[in-house]
Amino acid sequence: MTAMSEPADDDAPRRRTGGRSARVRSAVLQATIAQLLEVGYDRLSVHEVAAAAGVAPTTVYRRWPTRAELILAALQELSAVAIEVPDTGTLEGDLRSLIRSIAATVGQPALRPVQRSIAALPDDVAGEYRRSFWADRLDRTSAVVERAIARGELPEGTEPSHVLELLIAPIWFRLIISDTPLDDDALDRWVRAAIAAA
Amino acid sequence: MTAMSEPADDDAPRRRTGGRSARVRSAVLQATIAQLLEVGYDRLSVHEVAAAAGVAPTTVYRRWPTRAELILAALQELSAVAIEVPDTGTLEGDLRSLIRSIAATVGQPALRPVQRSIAALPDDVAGEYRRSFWADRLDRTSAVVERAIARGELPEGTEPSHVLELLIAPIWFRLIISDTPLDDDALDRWVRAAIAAA
DNA sequence: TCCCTAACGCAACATCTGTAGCGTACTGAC
DNA sequence: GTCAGTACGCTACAGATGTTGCGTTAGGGA
Repeated sequence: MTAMSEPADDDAPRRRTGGRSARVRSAVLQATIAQLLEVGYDRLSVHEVAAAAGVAPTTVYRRWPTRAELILAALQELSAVAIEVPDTGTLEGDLRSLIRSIAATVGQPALRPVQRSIAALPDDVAGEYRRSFWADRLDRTSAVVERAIARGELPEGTEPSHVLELLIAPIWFRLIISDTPLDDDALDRWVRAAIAAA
Repeated sequence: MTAMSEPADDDAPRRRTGGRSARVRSAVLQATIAQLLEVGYDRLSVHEVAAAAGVAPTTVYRRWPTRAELILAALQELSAVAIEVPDTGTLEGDLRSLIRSIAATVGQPALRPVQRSIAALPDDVAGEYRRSFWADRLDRTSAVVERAIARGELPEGTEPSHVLELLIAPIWFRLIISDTPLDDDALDRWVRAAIAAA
């Protein structure tokens, strides 16, 4: 997290981000995701990832010194997908639509190993990423709550992130912590709970 | 998860659970916890655990073939602690007391590596444990909600586990998923939310 | 106390993981 | 096109991880 994009040192090496390097990076991260999906965090082998990417193991180790850093990079790549914010005209409609689309994508059992990997990464490696990712996610969906406030469905001064956090938390609790399947009744209940809380 | 404690086979080996075996088991699991707290999931070395426990590495491998199984066993040992259920006379008082004591114990930063380990364990190893653990946890604290129903604070037919799940989920979301610190304002908000939802 | 054998220790080994040095290829600026 | 130097491939290797076989210790029933 360096604040400046241009280092102060004038003898700084000129990094190469295009061409071969870009192809290597892409291939390795893609192979990492594939391995994660297949065998999970602790059975992931850097050598096998390198082989699958058609790259020498040493190359992988040089760019991502630890497995945690490699996995983090792969996950960052994967989580860069956009999220669409619904606009149904009512808060309940919006939240219901939102939670269902989240549950549909994130609830897929095949993704569980990947999600567990994010949770497993130590704080000093992934802490900053997790915080900024969720701050961004909650911020991007805050429009739903802000429109509800404008419509008078929610009192002035309601904090959007609080509402959305309450909506989303139970999903992840079930997926990662309590290892319990999601059901539509629960989703609706959490929508009503988030509204009632605000 | 064999249903019977006594195998049907009459030539079944008579397991030895006491004496030396018990000491070895205890020492190894204790050393595992210590390692988990110190270096976390993926840097945990079975050889070092064995050394710390004063035991041969092969002994550890024989009893717990994979690191995941070893860690699971250690966590089961650790999570066997009892939870005290408050009784303040009001639902809000009870939930506030409950969430504060949970946050105080589980919120300690030093425990984060251990918690991440639970989350990291693959479903086929720890799934059954996680489900039964949380079913039990929610069941043990359900008295709080049942008393509130009896007092007329909550409508008849309210499902205790739903209320408690909603209360607890945000804690774990912050600790494991969004990596955000807990604050007292948030705890109070979640108490009110859980009540409002029911 | 005796005896059977489960559970452990030890040594030797096969495999996997990560590092270091050096030569080569490709990038990107001129 | 030219060229400096970054990023990669390759080989060799050090160390960690996990397995196998066999001898030894000690638990627990008789």
